[in-house]
Parts: sequence; C-alpha cells; structure tokens
Amino acid sequence: MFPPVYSPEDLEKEVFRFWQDHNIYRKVKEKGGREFFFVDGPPYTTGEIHLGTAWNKVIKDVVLRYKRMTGYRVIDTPGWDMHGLPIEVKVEQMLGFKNKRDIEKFGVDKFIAKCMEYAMKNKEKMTEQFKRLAVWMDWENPYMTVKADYINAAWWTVRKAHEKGLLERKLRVVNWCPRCETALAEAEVEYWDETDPSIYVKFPIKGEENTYIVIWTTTPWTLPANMAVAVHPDYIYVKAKVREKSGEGGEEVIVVARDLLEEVVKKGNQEVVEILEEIKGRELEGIEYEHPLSDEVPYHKGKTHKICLANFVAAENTGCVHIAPGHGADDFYLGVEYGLEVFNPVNDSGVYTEQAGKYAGMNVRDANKVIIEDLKQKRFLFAEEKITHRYGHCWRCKSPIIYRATEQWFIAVSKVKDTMLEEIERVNWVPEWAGLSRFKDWVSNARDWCISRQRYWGIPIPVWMCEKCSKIKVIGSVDELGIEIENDMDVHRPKVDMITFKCECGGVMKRVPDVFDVWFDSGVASWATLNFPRVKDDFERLWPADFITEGHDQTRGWFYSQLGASVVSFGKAPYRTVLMHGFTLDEYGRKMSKSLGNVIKPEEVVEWIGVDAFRLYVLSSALWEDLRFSREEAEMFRRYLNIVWNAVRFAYIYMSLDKDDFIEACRRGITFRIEDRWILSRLENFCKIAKDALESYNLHKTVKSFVNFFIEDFSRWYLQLIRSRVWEEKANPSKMAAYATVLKVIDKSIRILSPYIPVLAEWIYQHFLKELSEAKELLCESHIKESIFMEEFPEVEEELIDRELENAMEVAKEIFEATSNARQKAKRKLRWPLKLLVVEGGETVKRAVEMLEEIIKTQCNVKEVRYTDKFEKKVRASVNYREAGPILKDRIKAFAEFVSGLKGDEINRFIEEGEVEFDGEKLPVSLLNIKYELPEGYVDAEFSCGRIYLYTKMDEDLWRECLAREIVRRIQEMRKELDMNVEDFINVALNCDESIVKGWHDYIVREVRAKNVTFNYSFESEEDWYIREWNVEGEKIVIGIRKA
RNA sequence: GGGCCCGUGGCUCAGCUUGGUUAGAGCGCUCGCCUGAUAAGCGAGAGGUCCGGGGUUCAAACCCCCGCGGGCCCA
Repeated sequence: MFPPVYSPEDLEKEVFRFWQDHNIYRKVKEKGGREFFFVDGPPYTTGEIHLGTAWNKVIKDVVLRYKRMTGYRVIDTPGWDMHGLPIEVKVEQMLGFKNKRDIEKFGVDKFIAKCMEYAMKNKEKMTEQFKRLAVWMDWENPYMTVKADYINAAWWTVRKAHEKGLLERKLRVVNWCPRCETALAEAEVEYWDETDPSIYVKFPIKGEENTYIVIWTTTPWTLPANMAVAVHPDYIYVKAKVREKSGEGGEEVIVVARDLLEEVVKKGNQEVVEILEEIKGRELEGIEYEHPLSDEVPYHKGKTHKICLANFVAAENTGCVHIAPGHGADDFYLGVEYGLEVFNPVNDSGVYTEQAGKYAGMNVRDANKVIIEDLKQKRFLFAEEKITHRYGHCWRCKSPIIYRATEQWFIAVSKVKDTMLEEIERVNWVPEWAGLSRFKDWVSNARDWCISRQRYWGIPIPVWMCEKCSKIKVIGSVDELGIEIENDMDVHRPKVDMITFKCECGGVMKRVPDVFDVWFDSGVASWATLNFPRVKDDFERLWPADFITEGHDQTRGWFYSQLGASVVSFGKAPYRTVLMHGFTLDEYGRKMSKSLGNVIKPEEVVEWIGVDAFRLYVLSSALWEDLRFSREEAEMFRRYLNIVWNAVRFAYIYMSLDKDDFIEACRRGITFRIEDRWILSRLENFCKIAKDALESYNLHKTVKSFVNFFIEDFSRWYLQLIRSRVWEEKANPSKMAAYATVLKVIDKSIRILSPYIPVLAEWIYQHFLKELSEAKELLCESHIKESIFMEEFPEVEEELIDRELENAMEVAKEIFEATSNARQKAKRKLRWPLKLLVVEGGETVKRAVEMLEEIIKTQCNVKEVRYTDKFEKKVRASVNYREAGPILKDRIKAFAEFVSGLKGDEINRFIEEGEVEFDGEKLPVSLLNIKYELPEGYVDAEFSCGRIYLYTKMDEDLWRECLAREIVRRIQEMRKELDMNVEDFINVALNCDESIVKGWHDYIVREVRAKNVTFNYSFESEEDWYIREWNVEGEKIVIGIRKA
C-alpha cells in the first residue's frame, strides 16, 4: 500500500511502532565491529527540551546513525545533568521555602529526596521528547550524575587532583547570593538593569594638605573594605586645583586622569582653577592615602593604604579605581600582587560583621545610604548621582548578588594550563576556529576553578577535615566510606555528612559541608559514563571520546570542564573531535525567551511538519552558525519530502504492476539509456558529497546536495524524461532500464539520507524496496535487511561518474529552459509541437545536442533540433545621425544612401573589421546603427553558453495536432475528476467535427484509453455522460466521457 | 573594554579559503506554462549600496584597516 498523500504523522506512528515491535534499535546497536565512542553532553533536567536541545540531539543522532551504517559499534549512552541549584530552586518553590533555614527545618534528607524525585521525573519527560525526534540512543541505560557510580568517578577525579597537588582550598572572591548563602556559578547569575548610587569619593592623600585622589564607585558598601586605589600605569593623571562654582567652600587639589578632569569637575559642580602637575600613572605608585572611613571602621586604623598600578583600569569616570580585595575579582588578584589584606567584613547573609565597626549588623545594601551620608558629613563626597546599569542577580531568588571573598575549594587549573593549551591543538575542531581561536582564548584566560558550593543537591565534596588539626582526607571511591551503599541517596547529603573518620592526631574528621559545582559533575562524564574507575577495561579500550558536539556556549562550559577535569586526571584531552554548533534564535535573530514570547517548541514544529522535515531543516545550514528559526523555511523541507514521497510513489505505482517482468529483466540484464547513465552518474556525485560531508561533520552539505540531486535532478528532470518509457504497455527493455535506474537511485539515496530522515527512509525501505527486494538483490547485489538501519552506508562507485555526460545534460536543461522562455515570448504553449529548434553555440553545445538530441526534442516538444555554430540572421544598418552628422556634415545624405544600399554580408564585414569604408575613407562602425533581424517566424533566447532559435510558425497540420493534444489533456482532466483508475477504459463523445483533429483520431484514442471516440455528438439528457464544456483556444467544445 | 563568529534582493542562505565574465539558489511576489506520481510541479520577470568608510590592486562581496549592527563567551 502506498497512500497518495504524504502524511508524516501516519508514517511516524507506523515506523516508531515497527522499530519497537521488532526491537530494531537493539538489533542495530549490537551490530558492528570497531567501536565508536561518543559522549553525550548531558542536558540539564529542566523537564522541557527546547529547540536548541532538539537540534543538538538531532546532530548527534545523524552522526551516530551514520557511524552505525559504516560498521561501527557505537557507544551511544545519553546523559543527564541532574544536580545543582536550578533544581533546588524549583523544589524550594514547590515547597514554599524562602531560605536555607527552611530547608534545614524541613530536613535535608527529605529535601534531597524531593530533588531526586523531581530530577528523575524530568528525565523521564525529556526522554520521551527526545524519542519523539527519532533519536536513537540507549535511553534505557543513560548515565546520570546522581548515580553512585557516577559520583564515584567524580570522587576519584578529585582525589587525583589532590594527589597531584591540584586541589586547593583558598580564599577567593566569588559571586555570592546573600539569601541562598552560597557561591554561585556565573551561569547561575542573571543580569538586568538596577539603579544604584554612583558616587565620587575623595581619599585624602597623606602628607599633602587638602589633596585628594578621587575614586568612583556604584557600591558604597564596599568602601569599608577598601584597601587600595588603582591607577593605570600608562594614563596621564593631573593634580588640579578646583573650587566650587557657587564660590562657597575653599579650593582643594584633586588627582584624576587628565582626560577625565573636565567631566569629573562638572559632576562635582566645581571648576578647575589651575592644573598643577601632570603625572604618569606609574609615578603615582606607592603614594599613601587616608582611608576615608577609618573612624567608622577601626580596622583601618594604623594600616597603610597605597596607590597601586593595574592594567584593568579603564579611562572612565575618574581613572582611579577603589580596590577592595574582599569584594571584587580584579581587586582580589591585584591584592595578591601587592600583598594587600583581603578584608571581608560581610557575613554569609550579606550583613556586616563586627569588623565593620559602626556598620556592624547592617545589611550591606541598606548601608549604602548611611555610608554616603557619613562621607558627606566628612566632606569626602565629591559628587553623587544615580546610575542604571546591568547588575547580577541570583536567578533563584532574584536578589542582587554581592562579590565576596570566601574560602572555597579550587582545582588549580592555572598549574596545568599549558598542558590544556597543548591538548587543544591535538583535537579536531569543527569548525577549526572553535578550538584554535575561541576556545584557546578562553583557556588562556582561565583562572583556578572554584568547585565548591554551599548547598545540598549536588555531589558531596569528598573531603574530610580534622576538627582539631585541620588535616584533610580526600576520599577517592565510595568504597572508602566504609558503609554499605544501598542506593544513590547514600552518597548524597546528609547521609555522607554523618560519616566521620578518626584523625592521626586523635581528632574527628568531618566532611566539609560543600557540594560540587555542577560543571564539575559533567566534567567527568567521559569516564563516568564508562563507570570508570569501577569498570576499567571499557575505559582503557575506548577513552578518549571519538566525538562530542555542543553549542558555542559550551566553550566555557562543557568543553572546558571536561578538558580541565581530564588534564588534571590523565594529562590529556578527553575528546578527539569536537563539533561546535550554534544557537537557535527567532526569525529576527533574537534569543528565544519566555519574556519575549517568541519561544518555539520543537514538538509543535514536529507535529506540524513531521520529524524528518524538522531534522532536515535544522541540518540545512552551517551548523556552527546560529539558526534563525523560520517557520516558512522549515515548512519548505516538508515540501521537499513531499516531492520525495511523490517520486517514490510514481515509481511504486508502475513498478509494482510490472514487478514480475521487471525481476525477469533484471535476471537477463539491463541496458541503460543515456539519461539513465546520466542520473546514475549524478547519484554517485551525491553519494560522494554526502559521504565527505558526514566524514568531516559538515552535515549540512548533504542536505544541500540532496535538494540538488533528488529534487532537482531526479524528480524534476529525470522522472520527466522517462515518463513515456514508463507508459509503454509492454515490458520492453527501455522501460525495464528506467525501472532499474529508478530502483538504484531510490535505494542508494534513501540509504544516504536515512540518518537524516529516518522515518521516511525506513518507510520507503519497508514499502518500496522490500516490495522489490528480488530486483534490488539482483541489481544492487545486496540482500534486503529487516530495517534500513541494518544496511551499509553506500560506497561511491567512481567508475559510474561521467563528467562529460553531466555537462551535456546541463546544457540540454539550459536549452530546454531557453526554449520555454522563447515559447513564452511567442505565446506557444509547451503542449503545442513546433517544427524546428536551432541551437547555436560552441563545441560543448554541439556535443550536447549530438548526445542528447532525442531528449531535447521531446522535452522541447519540437519535431527537429539542429545545431549550428552560427545562426544566419539578417543584419540591417541605418545611419547613426548623432555620431555621423558632425563627422560627415554635408556628405550625410550620400552616406545614408550608401548605407541603405548595403547588403547583409557587407555589413557583417564592416562589423568584423570595426570600420566602414565609404567614399574611399575608413570610418568607425559606430556611425551605423546595427540591428539584427531574425528570419521570419523565429524567436530567440539566450542560455549560458549559447542561444536558441525557435521556429514558431504554425501550419494547419501542426495546429490539428495541437488541438488533439488540447482535447486529450481535457479528457485526462475529466478522468481524474471522476477518480478513474489508470487502466480503466472510457467512451468519449465530442460535439465538434472530427476535421479539426484530422489525422489524430487514433492518437486521442490511445492517450485517453478510449474504446471509441464519437464526434458531432449531441448530448441528450437521459444519458449518463460526464459532460463538461471547454474553451479550447477560442472554440467551445463539449466533451463527454463515461466508463466503457 | 576584550576574544570568536555573523552581516549578500522582502525572507533564509550559497559564494569569501585561492580577488577576475552579467553576484547565485530556495521561499515570497507578478505573469505564463505543465500535469494519470505530484493538495504538487515547471519557466520567465521584477527585485541587490554584497552593513558603512578607508586601503591594497589593472581589478575587491572576497585580502587588510577602522567603524556600525547582531549572537556567544569573558571582563
């Protein structure tokens, strides 16, 4: 059965069921020799896949299906990233919690259980969504970051780091959410505009009366922690005497960047009195100043505060930057350089500690206005404004984050950076710049990796610390816990927290309460997915991964976390080939987001155009470029597949009728005709491009060439060429050759396309190729398999490629197009036969006409085709008076006479020579207006390497043939309207006289499968004719048909 | 502020590595054609500041520099 209409929905139902009922995926998975180790970048279990994730999995699926078809046994374990704050957030929201205390009250064990449940549920939902995309992975056996084995791998890795001295506990500035009371990953910070104070503060310079260095800040609350001021070594600074414009108050001296002086002064409502000195930034180094809040914050009493140099200082605001090593990353590193104290008088919940003196107990953001007021009182406030700027927020509770120096656990990436950079070079990056430019840049700027989070739902950090002597013990395996692991919950908080060890010193070692940054979880995926270190042989055989692919946001994400973890553990990159793909944007190039309301759900698209068209669409343009998702474009691919459907259906209808003859013919041997050899040559080209594309992970190139080959060449051109061969009743060799060609083309191209359009490919395999399996076996020398995915990916048969023939056909197509053009100009329908087509051109055109004369003749519907290297045209010359007048003056009249008397060949000679000989004088040919005139009845049109001349004159004979065709066409239309079968016979009656189609009676009978055709019929009402009145080129003709 | 990528008819993109005829394709639009595989298809036409500005060159969509806009990542 071959339904007339392409319904992706029905096909999907059928094919999905077929795969399931026959366990096809498992069978395919178990095939194959060499192994291909793919590692899935684990999506976070949000519960909902989006277009980007769908695209990502489709890319993976195409690659994996291809690899399976080329004889690989593919490791296709999907992964799930299930820990982390996002899920904690959701669970907290569901439980109505506000902060950590609520969780502690509720019970960490119960909270963790909820998180686990939630993550699992989401995983199930998303699995179904991926399956719906026809993605074949081992969905029954995924790797999950919450599993004991997985956690085991992470622990092993940390211990490795520890053994190599790369696990460090140190003070660092991190993003900190004062309400969640934890460090946050950059990915957990959301930015939006916030209005904050923008203040200019004067720091009195020591030993210089009434002289201040002016800094600018938007976070007054960090001033109590100020330890230094930074200036740029290369900028020019000035010491300037200024005074208030109002005239009140005295003069004072300020230090700011020279180019910013005017601006700063304006902000302070002051004016410059005099510039005292210009100083290069680097000369300011070491100058001491008085902390402006040293009265309020006694900590600063007796401490020295100096000017430092830093390249990160921008030429903005004052050019002098307030440095608080406890509250800024740059500040912190500068502090390390200068040996500054890291003063952080703010606790976990964002409240000042006792160390903050006057401000102790205040929430830092509330303290802003108090501090500003104090500065004002002390006359240190130079200017005050408001600013609206991008500020980070915890994406859980939406509260503004703060930067805060805390003790955290780090992987000392800085110590292995060189190895990481070397390893990047050894990886095959697609595209190249993804690794060699973009990723390298990121890695060279990488800082030590903070892997600790002060939260609950994550892999517990396997570090135990002695309460007495602070000695640490790093666990490298779950076995070392000394407890029986009953389920995955046992290796989570709070269970592991209860385990203690005895220290050598006699003290008790307790686990540090932190959990891992989720990026650390996925960083170990390439060995955790193999259950290493518990299982060793798979790892030794397979690792590192042959292939991974993710979006470009993963440069700093998974590409990085994996490389870091791997270099720390094994000293080498965990992947061999990395394909970086783009992002999905809306059709205007904007991000898809809920707030913009422009989110397109993959399932919605799949429901609408089918999964195959969706897959083809997302793979149709360069993968590493962002995909602007356009519904119109996506729909195009459904239409292409509809053409595939119709093409195969066409073949099916005829071939299944002649099946036995066809098989017999295949046994005896097939003699291909020229157009058959042409399409088979094109087929091999397609195969070659597709194979190269898949081998080099340029998947999109296959899609482009699919359209060129299958849609353009095969369906639109080849199938047109063979129509008449296929209509033959008898099983003649020409028809059989066409069948054989069609079968080869469909068989090979469907196999090539199957990774992309698995559903349609499988359906065609089951319903078309299986139907003709004997012929396929004879022709393609391959046995039919249970599923197309048990087939081999086709090899290129170079010997079938015939470049000359392909070129010739290209010319023939162009001749056809040019002829259509000429017909349009001459108002001659293609249905009307014409007498003569002359083709003018060079050698290639000549060859094409010789080789493909028949094809050109029938396609262009002309009785005769002739080639010429030069078509005889009448040439006419007249005088170009504008040019000739000034030159010839009074001789112009004689010249005009001369010109009108010129013969064609004389004019041609002048054109060739470029000169006109007149009156014994040589004149430029531009004095003539040259006009070419085609011989009567010809219309011309141009193509890329020549020109055609179509003779469009009708005579009576020809016209009768035209009318016969017009009538046939209408009868066919009527048959279709009656929904008749192809083989049904009819009777035909017409009201017109037979003379109008004299000589074409038999033709009409044959074409419309008529038992008889009656002319001059007057239709009476009682008869059961299906009657229509037609306007045939101005004639009213009534046609009646009925089943014979 | 920095790194990487992208910018080509109304829309989506190819071409750029290696500079060289008239810058291509699909969609959409207009007109026409074809159809016993086709709820389809085909042809023609209109439609272009190749983001802008400089430079190199006999010659630039392409190479170089400076901008502008967008995306990702960082600061």
